[in-house]
Amino acid sequence: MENTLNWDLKTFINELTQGRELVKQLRNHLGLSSLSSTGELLLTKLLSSFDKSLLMLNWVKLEGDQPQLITGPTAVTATELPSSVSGSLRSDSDYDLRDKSKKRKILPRWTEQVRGCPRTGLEGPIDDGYCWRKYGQKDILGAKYPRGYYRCTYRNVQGCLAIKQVQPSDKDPTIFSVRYERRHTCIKASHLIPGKSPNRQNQYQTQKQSKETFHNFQTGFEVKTEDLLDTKEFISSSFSFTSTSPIGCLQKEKHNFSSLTPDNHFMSSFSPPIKSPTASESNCLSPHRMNSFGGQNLLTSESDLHEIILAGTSGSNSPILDLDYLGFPLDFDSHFPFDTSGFFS
DNA sequence: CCGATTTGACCTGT
DNA sequence: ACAGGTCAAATCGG
Repeated sequence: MENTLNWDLKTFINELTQGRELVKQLRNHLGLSSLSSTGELLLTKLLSSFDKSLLMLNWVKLEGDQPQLITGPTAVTATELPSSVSGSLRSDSDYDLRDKSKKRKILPRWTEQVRGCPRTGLEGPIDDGYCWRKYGQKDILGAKYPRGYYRCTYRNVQGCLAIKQVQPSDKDPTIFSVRYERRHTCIKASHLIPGKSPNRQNQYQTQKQSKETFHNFQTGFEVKTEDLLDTKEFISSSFSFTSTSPIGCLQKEKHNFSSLTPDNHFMSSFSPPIKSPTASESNCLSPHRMNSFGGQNLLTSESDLHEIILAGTSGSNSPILDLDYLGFPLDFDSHFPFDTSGFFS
């Protein structure tokens, strides 16, 4: 059964990969100079769609006991998963914390240490690419600062059950311990289509976000990613931003890791929130925000970073990691919540 | 007006 | 009983 599924998925991925390569070839064939901006945009979006689809499939099941994701911007270190979980990242639907008749199931959970910028302080550093809604705050015994509880804004709309807890460090309130639980299954469709008017909610969040992001980009930030299970493959990466440009022009500015297309933000749609806890703001992406560093957890060295930048700027204008870099795994977890709604519409 | 945040109350697990 | 987690009414703000 599972073998059949994997075979189908392999075929699926092969088709996607082939389609992606064909698009690249088409673009090379046509030549960038002969392409209108609309044509280039369409091709870029086409590439992005393939990449998105491929990236979504990047959850893997290891042969061994410890479930983890080998690579890909969706890489999440499934910390605190016991070996009894037989090598699978469970889907969110497997969990029902309110079902008292069952033992508490193990959630995909990981914790990160994130440093905000000094000026934002307790208000939190920059967003992490997701839309969070605060639903509670609690004083924690022995902790100097209260812990904030956030859930995905799209919880009701799309049933996305991702949550996070943000707690400032006792010693340095600009450093946050962010615990994430459950992966995002939400699709921010309106954000994936540049030019499409965001709904009211997104509008609100986008406006708010833009201001905050601008501020944060001005002040710079640093991210420290840690994993509870000491997964060494996820290094602590820091990015410095010194941009003073308006949000809409960020991609023109000089950044260490910049995105190249208007819809690059999709990366964060499928990557673990890895940059910040964002204490009190909603974190929706602006369609033109230079935002995503999805996949930074994957970097194992500075050269890797360069490789990714090159992958996004040379052979392809796609902002996404080159699939060669990703080293696509072809073994999948059948429990993976493969929600493709909104991607093939 | 509507969505986000705040915050006290309530629920749940230990 | 207590601490952590969640709910939901009140409040805020664009």
